Amino acid sequence: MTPSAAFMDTGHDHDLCMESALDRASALCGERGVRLTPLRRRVLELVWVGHKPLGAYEILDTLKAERQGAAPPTVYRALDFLLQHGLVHRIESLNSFVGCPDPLKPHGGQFLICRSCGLTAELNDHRIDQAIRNSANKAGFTVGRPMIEIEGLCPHCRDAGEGSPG
Amino acid sequence: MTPSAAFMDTGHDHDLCMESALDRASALCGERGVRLTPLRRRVLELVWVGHKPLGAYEILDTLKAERQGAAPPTVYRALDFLLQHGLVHRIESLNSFVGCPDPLKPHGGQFLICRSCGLTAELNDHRIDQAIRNSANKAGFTVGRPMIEIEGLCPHCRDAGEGSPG
DNA sequence: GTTCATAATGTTATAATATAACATTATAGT
DNA sequence: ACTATAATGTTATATTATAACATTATGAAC
Repeated sequence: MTPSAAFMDTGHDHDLCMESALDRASALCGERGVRLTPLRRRVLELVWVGHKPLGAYEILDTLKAERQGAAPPTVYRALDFLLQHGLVHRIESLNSFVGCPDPLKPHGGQFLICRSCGLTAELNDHRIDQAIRNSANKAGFTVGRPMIEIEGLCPHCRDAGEGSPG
Repeated sequence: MTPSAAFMDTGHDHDLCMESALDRASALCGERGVRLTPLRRRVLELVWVGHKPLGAYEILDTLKAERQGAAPPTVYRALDFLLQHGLVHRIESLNSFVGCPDPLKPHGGQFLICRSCGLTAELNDHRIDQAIRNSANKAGFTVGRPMIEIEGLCPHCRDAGEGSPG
């Protein structure tokens, strides 16, 4: 799987996808000398259960069934760690979290978010980034983290005619 | 003031800026046959007090001093109306609201947000939009509203050396 | 392997943001 | 004035996130 493989059609082996994400996380933490504890690893796993952003309290619900006394700080602290190391992204428009397929270099995210099924794909298009930097620089603005969240319809939902259900 | 006049330096007449925003709002509502009630107008005014996004509860605090019994729904309903008509934007990364200088045609926002002073400018760069659409289309994704929130440093704070205070 | 400093997690409480549900009042059209 | 609808008032609560302090686990030094 390439990081930019958006909206995988047939043949997306998600078990493999998730396993490799966890392996990458483990390696990255090893290199950085930080600890991917069982709790952090489990939270990362839960985030990677799908390519659909998960809310902190959804994660918490699952954790509660597994550890006695799991509480909001349990999950928020794990998420903070994962965010810091680029292992997950926060989707601001959904107050939710999604796994990052390419945690090595820090980047603001470029996300395609399906309004119908919730499936979310991360882009990393240098030309979008470039267009943003050009425009920002013209305004004298120094770009830190560009955050791009594009609401719309994924190919499957579009083909299924999921215009604006209701 | 042009809509894309980001980070106005000297000579930004904000009273005029705000007044003209309110006039545009009034005209727009008139054309659309919807009512810019005193409450809605007041909330819009408060949002336009500065070019810095305002939280709903900040607005509420001010309203409370002016109307007895102002409560969260008071401000959220006014904001919903203003959002629907493109008169304000929601800044997702700040859970805050900012006036839209160009409410006529609906658009996802492109925002430059200064991490130091909070000043926020709206872009409307067609090339950013185009780059996004190109990239999204390649993934088979139908773009709805692109949301772009760029955290960084405005010219003033950059020149004042506000790197990462602390 | 004990001691110590630090990191991680547990635990309780609460802050900040947002909406639901129903009552009342204002407005526009008749 | 009457009525339908829109807008606002009011109370309660849901959702998301953090503060503050206690406890436990881990790794480094000895």
